[in-house]
Amino acid sequence: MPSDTVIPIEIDLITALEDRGLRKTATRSTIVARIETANDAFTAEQLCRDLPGVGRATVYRTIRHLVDAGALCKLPILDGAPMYSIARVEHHHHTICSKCGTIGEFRDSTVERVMRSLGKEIDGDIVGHRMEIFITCNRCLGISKSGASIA
Amino acid sequence: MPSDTVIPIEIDLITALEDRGLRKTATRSTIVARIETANDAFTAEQLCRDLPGVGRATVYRTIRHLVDAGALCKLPILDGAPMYSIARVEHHHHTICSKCGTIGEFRDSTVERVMRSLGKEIDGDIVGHRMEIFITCNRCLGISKSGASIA
DNA sequence: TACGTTTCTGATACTTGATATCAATACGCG
DNA sequence: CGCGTATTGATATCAAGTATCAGAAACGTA
Repeated sequence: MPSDTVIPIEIDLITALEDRGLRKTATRSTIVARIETANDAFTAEQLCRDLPGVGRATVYRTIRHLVDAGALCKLPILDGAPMYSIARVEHHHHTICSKCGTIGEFRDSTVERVMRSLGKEIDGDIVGHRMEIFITCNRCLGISKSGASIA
Repeated sequence: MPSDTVIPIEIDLITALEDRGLRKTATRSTIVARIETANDAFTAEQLCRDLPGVGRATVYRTIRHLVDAGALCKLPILDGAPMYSIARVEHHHHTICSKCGTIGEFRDSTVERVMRSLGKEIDGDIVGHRMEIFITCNRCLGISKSGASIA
């Protein structure tokens, strides 16, 4: 039942930038449009490839701005270049398929509760946390265990 | 009471390499000695700097071998180059001071229990997990709140 | 111990991700 | 419209990490 708990809080990325005193430009709109239509996490290099008219420097700068604004979240990475996705939910964690690298999201209040109880054992003030669950996703399971319930 | 739960299982790193069919060489002994005397996590570049007689390629290769052998663990990173530390304990997580970047270790069975209960919500088979707690460490707290209980 | 095969080493060149520079351009307020 | 400031992007540069490959070292064997 609690499977579709991801609440898509649509953040207007351009607004997020403007709120930080940054100008609304054609280039930024292009980048942001590309990001907003992405369902999945992406790397900076992917954006560069998809937006050949836009300079690398600008892509990297814009991503940094969006992360600083809290509109993008820098995802855990298995290896290689960091990935980003729109920060749609208040606080969540990520699943990473160790076969195909696909990144998913989940939320669970238990994790947050554990964090609070952990406070006493930790040698300092907790300011945040991050959890990554490595999985073999259903699709990859379907591929290896040939004959499962995936198209 | 459960503060000193870190059990230092001394792993002989050279043995770990030999078990994988790799030769015992002077260079590897040098690298391993440096790693074994390190109390803290380190980066590949740090090793290169500390061992000027050893080639970069060899340092990087040896680290990879040790990680593959399970003798080193690749740590979560805040930003920049990945860090490594000796895999002393069976399973643990890391604290990262967001001021000074110092990495610490902790274990807590609650986290493992949560993982198990999380299984049903996750869209695949869980094969592992990783948790990072971002803190302001006591030392940094002592520096900012001048007059605290740290030397 | 000497030998030969195999592995290892490290200087170098290269790849890739990301940042710095800076002249030309675009924004947006008055 | 026109000006000051922010933005852009080609390019150079930086940094982490890998590929290459000739020479050196390990180690089983005799």
